[in-house]
Formats: sequence, C-alpha cells, structure tokens
Amino acid sequence: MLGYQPNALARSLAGRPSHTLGLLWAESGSGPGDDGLSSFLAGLGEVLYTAGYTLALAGGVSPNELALRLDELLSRQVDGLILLAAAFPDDERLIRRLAEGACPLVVCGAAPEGIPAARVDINQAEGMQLATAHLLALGHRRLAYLDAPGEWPYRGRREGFLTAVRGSNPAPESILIATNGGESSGYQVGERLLRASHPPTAFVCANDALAIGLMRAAWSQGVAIPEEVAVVGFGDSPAAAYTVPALTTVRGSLRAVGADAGRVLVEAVATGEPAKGTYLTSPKLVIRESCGSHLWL
Amino acid sequence: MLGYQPNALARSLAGRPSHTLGLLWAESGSGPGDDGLSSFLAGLGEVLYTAGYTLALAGGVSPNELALRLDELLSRQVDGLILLAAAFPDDERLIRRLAEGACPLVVCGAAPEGIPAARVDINQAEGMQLATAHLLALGHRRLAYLDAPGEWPYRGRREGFLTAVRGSNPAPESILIATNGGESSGYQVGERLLRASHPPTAFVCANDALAIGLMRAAWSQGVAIPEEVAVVGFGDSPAAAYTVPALTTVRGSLRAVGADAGRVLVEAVATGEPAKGTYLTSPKLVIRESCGSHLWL
DNA sequence: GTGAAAGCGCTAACAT
DNA sequence: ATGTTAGCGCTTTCAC
Repeated sequence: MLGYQPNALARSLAGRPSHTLGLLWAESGSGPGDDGLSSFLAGLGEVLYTAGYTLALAGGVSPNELALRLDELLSRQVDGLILLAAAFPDDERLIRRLAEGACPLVVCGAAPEGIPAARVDINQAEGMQLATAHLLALGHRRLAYLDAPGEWPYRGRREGFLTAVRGSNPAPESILIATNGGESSGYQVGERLLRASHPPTAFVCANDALAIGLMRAAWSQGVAIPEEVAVVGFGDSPAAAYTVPALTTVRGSLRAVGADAGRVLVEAVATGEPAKGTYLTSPKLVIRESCGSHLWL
Repeated sequence: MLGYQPNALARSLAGRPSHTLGLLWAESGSGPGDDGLSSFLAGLGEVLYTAGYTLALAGGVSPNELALRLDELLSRQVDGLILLAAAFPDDERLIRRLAEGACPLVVCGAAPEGIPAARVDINQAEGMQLATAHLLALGHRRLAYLDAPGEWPYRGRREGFLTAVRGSNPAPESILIATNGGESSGYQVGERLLRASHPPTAFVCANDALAIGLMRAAWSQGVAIPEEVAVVGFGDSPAAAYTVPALTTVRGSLRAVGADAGRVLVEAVATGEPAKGTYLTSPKLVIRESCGSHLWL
C-alpha cells in the first residue's frame, strides 16, 4: 500500500533527532514596523526545508512570555534554536534558560550577552560606511549623523559612519546628534540644524524614518534637497521610494539573513557543536535622488 | 526536583492531541510585496499560545513543495491546519491531500475550491464599498474602477464597488477597467483616461499600486489631485502615507485576521468538528488627501 | 542476511 | 485513593 507516512513524533521519540528547529521571536510590540519577517522566513524556510527540517515558531513580547514559549519549544525536543529579535529582553532568567537549553543557537538581530551562539545579521557598519562614502565622494565635508538609541542595530551603523569619516582625508567635519529614532525626531533636528548659521551640507541618518522627518523639515523651511543639502537613510523602507525626492538609502537582504541563519544552524546541528561565529551579509546602497548624484549624468 | 519539563513528543505519541497547529504558507514568490506576515503571526500567535498550542510553520512556492511541506506537517500529527496564501495553486493532488488530511482547516486569503474549511479574511467588499461611498458622498458621479486580475482579493473588492454604485441614487456613471494590477498599469490607464474628452472625476483602484501609478500619470499630465480628480486605493501600503498627495485608502488588520484564524481553528479542534463558516473582519477607510475631503473643514 | 524484542517518555486502562 | 502495566510508532539491538 502506497502513500504511507511515518509518524515523525514516534521517530523522534525513539532517539532520532526531531528534525525540528525552533524560532523564538521576540516581537518588538512596536506595531507593524518590524516587517521583513516574510522575507526572513522565506530565506530561512528555503534552506531548512531542503535540509529536511521543520520550523516550530513561537514568540511573544515580554520576558515571561518568551520564557514560556522557549520551554514549549524545548519540550518539543527541537534540535536547534534561532532567536529573532529587534530587542531581546535582558532578562537574566530567560538568558539562563537559553544557555541551559543546550542546543545550538543562532541569534539574528539583538544579541543577548552571555550565551554561546552564532550571530547572523546584515553588516550594519559596512552599510553605513557605504552611505557615508557616497556622500564624501560627492564632495561633502560637513556631515551630521542622526543617531538612534539602542544597541542594535544602531551601534554598528554609527561605527560605520565613524570609520568612513575617519578614513577620509582630509578629515571632514562631523557631528553626532542623538535622536529618539522617529520621524518627528528627525523633523526637529532638521528644524534646528537647517537654520543654523553654518549648517551641515549632508545628513546621514541611522534609519529612514529620521531621514524622512529631516526631509520634511527641509521642505517646510524651503531648503532644497539635494541641491542644498544631501540626505541618506538606512533600511530602504517601502516609503523610501516614494518620498520627494526619492530617498537614497541602504538595503539589506533579510532573506539572505534568514538563509544564513538556517545554514549555520543546520550545520551546527549536524556536527553536534554549538553554533558560533558571526555571519554578516553585505547590504548595498540604493541610490535615488536625495543625494544628488543622479543629477551628474 | 523542580524545573521538570515533560516531553511533548512522548505525550502526543501516547494518544493525546499534539497541541501543534500547522501553518502552510504558499509564498507568492512575488518578492517583498507580501508583507504583513508579521502582523498576521502576531495575531495568530497571541491566541494560539494562550490556548496552549505551538505553531509549526512550513511553506513554499510550487505545488510540489507545498505538498511536501503538507506531508511533513501532517506527519507531525498537527491537530489543525491553517492555509495562508495570496494565491493557492489549483493543484488537484494537493487539494486532495488537504481534504484527506482530515484535520480542521482554516484558510486565509485565496481559498482552494472543494475542501471543507473555514474561511477568514478581511471584508474586501465592505472595504471597497466604504471607499466608493466616500467618493459618492463627496459628490462624484463619474467613477472609474481600476480592476486587477485574480480571484482573490480582487473579486470581493470589485463587488464592493459595484454594490456601492448600485446602491446610490441617482445611479452614477461607472466604468470598469481591467489592468494587470501593477503601478505601471495604473499609469497607463491614467495616461489614456485622463486625456479623454469627458474623463471620470474619481478613480477607485483595486490596490494602492494602481492608485500610485494613476497619480503619477495625473502629475505628469498636470491634472491636480484632488482638485480635479479624486483617487482611492486599497491596502494602505506603507507608501500610501508618503505619496503626494497622501493616498486615501482602505486598511484591513492582518493582525485581526491572524487572531480570527487562531480562534476558529482552536475552537474546531476542541469540538472535533471540521472548521466551517466565513469570518470577515471589517477594514476601515483611512482618509488622507487624495479625495479632497480634508479640504472641507 | 531477515526477524523478534526492548525501550524512547508518556498516558490510559487497569488492578490492588 | 495509589500503584502497576500495556502500548502509542518507531529505531536499535540482539538473536537467529
């Protein structure tokens, strides 16, 4: 008789690996902002499924929820675990459970301290370096960096900016400005800085929201972008293509991140070693209109 | 001794329900367009996890892949299944397996024919009716509807438009225009229709991309929106808030759809009955600038 | 080589 | 009430 399906549960019970990988998703709770998940899952799924694994997905917002979901995943005898988080709660008990869970771990995005895991991410620093270098190449010598709070992903971006600036000779003037990372914060900075006596000629923004806010401020003050001031964002949010002028920004492939995460984890499970190392995929600069390079011909 | 975790596999093997629900995701393969998944999963997860279920996620693009994933899910002894698809392949063998799978089924989005399942979706028709009624209330009497191909979700939207038009007295003039659903298609229609001798005064578009393309065409021909022509979209894509003028459009909550799907499935699993019925969540009209009602005061 | 038996961790149906 | 046992579907071991 054909069409027989072995019972995966029984198989796993009998000592075989479960061929299930857990994805623990720390929702940021910040609403619809955290999209890109479908790309991530598509990339992840592609490698997992061809490797014969199934994905168990669980998530939550609070440390308590996450701990519960983690236990459920573990009780499902997952062979490995992926942590996906824009901001992973720094809960000590949670982190301990994770470390004790004792299955290979890979973390994407925010990385909790003190657990043995591989890290996969897009290369935030490289992306911001690309963006900054673009501005520098266009001749800008007075740069403002609109920073955003939180370790991930902003620390890497900030460093990328800094290394680009430091690597430039002669050294350009640069100023770092702290913001809350939101559009309105970008607007406020623009309002203040654009009417300064000797304003920056280029703004590099830690994310697209800041850039969009800044552009709004420029518009409302009648300063022309990109003619008078250049701006770059980071993230290539869907809105970036529709702003006026269209925003030059950095795009990372979440799909690639998902695929990397899958590969690293599958490999670790296969060898029985804990996953380790850092795997960074290179983002690219998508050049639109907000820096003016499209006017060059 | 504390901290003991029962083995979920063994428990399920011993005859108990697996407390695992499968999510079979038919990726459209159309790239990053199909986002909103994170909202859906957040809504779904919220109800599943509090009900004590874990999610097994698997997906693919082709019918073959989907059939494979489905078998894996089934072999995991899932208690119920959710089908998530913008366009579910009409593969006969796949559909048969689904029907034979004999666990409660709920489908979100495109619904294959001939399987006993509950359907959950946003109320496409109601949304488009809302949008059309808005235009009608603003006094428009010559409407063009930019249709898009494919059964789901466009059939419902079209019907919503039609019932709004039919319900209006005196009946407005209306014309249905077939497009391919893309921005460029919207642009072409705009190019053609806007220079007609007696053009429509309002355009209702099956999705935001069409609306954006249409607005581009209007811009390039110097026709003013919303002063000369009004336009509404559907979907509230992230770009909609950033077009100039900002696009009035219909927004449905994917999060609510996910939550509904979870509720319906959990209920069906609990009662042991196959899931059935249709569950529609009401979208709302987000009024921005492209229809002109914001000018009214 | 093929075939029988033990056991994975748990639950259900028994027996005491 | 508590304790014991069979068995879920598979894999692995050990005997033939």
